[in-house]
Amino acid sequence: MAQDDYHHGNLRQALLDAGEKLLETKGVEGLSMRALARTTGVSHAAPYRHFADKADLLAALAARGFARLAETLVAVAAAHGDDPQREYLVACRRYMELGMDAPAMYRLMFGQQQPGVGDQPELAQAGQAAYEALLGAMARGRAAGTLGEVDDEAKATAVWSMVHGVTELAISGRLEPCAGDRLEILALGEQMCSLLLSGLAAREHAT
Amino acid sequence: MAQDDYHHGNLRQALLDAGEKLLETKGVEGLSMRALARTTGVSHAAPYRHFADKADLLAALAARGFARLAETLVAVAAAHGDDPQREYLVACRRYMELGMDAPAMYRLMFGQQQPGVGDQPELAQAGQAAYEALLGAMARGRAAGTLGEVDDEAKATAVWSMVHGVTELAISGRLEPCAGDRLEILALGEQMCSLLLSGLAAREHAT
DNA sequence: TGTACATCAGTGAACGCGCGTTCACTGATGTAC
DNA sequence: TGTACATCAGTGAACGCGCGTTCACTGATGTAC
Repeated sequence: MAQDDYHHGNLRQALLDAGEKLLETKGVEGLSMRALARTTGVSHAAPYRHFADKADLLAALAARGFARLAETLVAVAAAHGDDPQREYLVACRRYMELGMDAPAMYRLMFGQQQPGVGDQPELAQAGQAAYEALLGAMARGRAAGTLGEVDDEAKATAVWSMVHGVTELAISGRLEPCAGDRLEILALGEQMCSLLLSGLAAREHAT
Repeated sequence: MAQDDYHHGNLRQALLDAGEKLLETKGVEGLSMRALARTTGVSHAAPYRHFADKADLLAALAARGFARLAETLVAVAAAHGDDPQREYLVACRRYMELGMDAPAMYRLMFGQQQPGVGDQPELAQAGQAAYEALLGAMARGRAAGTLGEVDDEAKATAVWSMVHGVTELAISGRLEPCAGDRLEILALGEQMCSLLLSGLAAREHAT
């Protein structure tokens, strides 16, 4: 990367790092170009050397989030690919942890409209990678007979919906009536995903 | 309500109406106290007669959203309470429709931290009403034997997670690869909820 | 029924603020000869 | 190896803007006598 080792020495990465931190400490509303420059110790015009505008910066941040998600899912597959049911449950857990550890980032990733083909190619690609990791897990589950016969795309959508919904509810504190601390919430989430697994395994589902 | 029929004749309601409209046309970022006053045809200080500050206004809007959700679920229960499986599927559909028809409102409702006990009592109460409507449906399902033996709270959480997740994904356009138009998305969502139903009905779920 | 008064919803000017973005600059780095 | 030059990352002043909120006011409404 040609623009990496200039004056500051990697300002682009430093800005993204600071951006993530700012996101979690101050929320999205607190993440301004000026605050970002301030916490990075750089003039407020400097970020414009690396990002066209604020939307571009936010997209780059979200892309980082998706890349991390994809990495996580791939790592789980590598560790438990031989046991699809276990892979499924561990992946659900990791997914929830990722969201709960960085809720503002998680919301940034899913809060915007999915990017179209032309704009934000980096973001679109990172999101696609995460989705493909998920699809892979579904295919392995089908091959092993753990995940029933519904087609992979539908299974992926169902699983994603469930784990996404649980994560969002956890983030907004709406699971607290049922589960107090982080561990309990994760266990509850796993139970939810497990309930869905029963549905996926069962052949005779309604409609 | 004493403050309803003053000079303007119901400015509070008019502001909330305009707020909902503004929310959907301009997004949350576009919903400012000043824009709100402007579109309502009133001076920018007038809203402060009816809402302490912006947070108060947003809470009142979200409360409206939850009230509408609760109403919807209650109406579905009234129409299909005798057939819990049908009630379940119709409720899921109505829930998704509500979110997809007013995505910015939906995000406002679930985007904030769940309000604590003291602050925003109106909002907390409206949210509680919606949740109780959901719990009621679960209890009827258990009574009828359609919804298995998992305890009602866990079932409610699972169902809520699924339908919430599907709705969020639909709103952000992430279901489009699988389902093009609104009707297809709703059908897909119903299929997801139905898959979960199989899991709830099955006794032998993992973990 | 008529007048005096209190209430209070809505006005408009004013406050201070932080924001996104531009632009002419400066100074460190790397390259050509 | 030494000098001249081009590149371009980062600076700092400046722009215009819309925002949330306050405050002294005004004028319509409703009430007491």
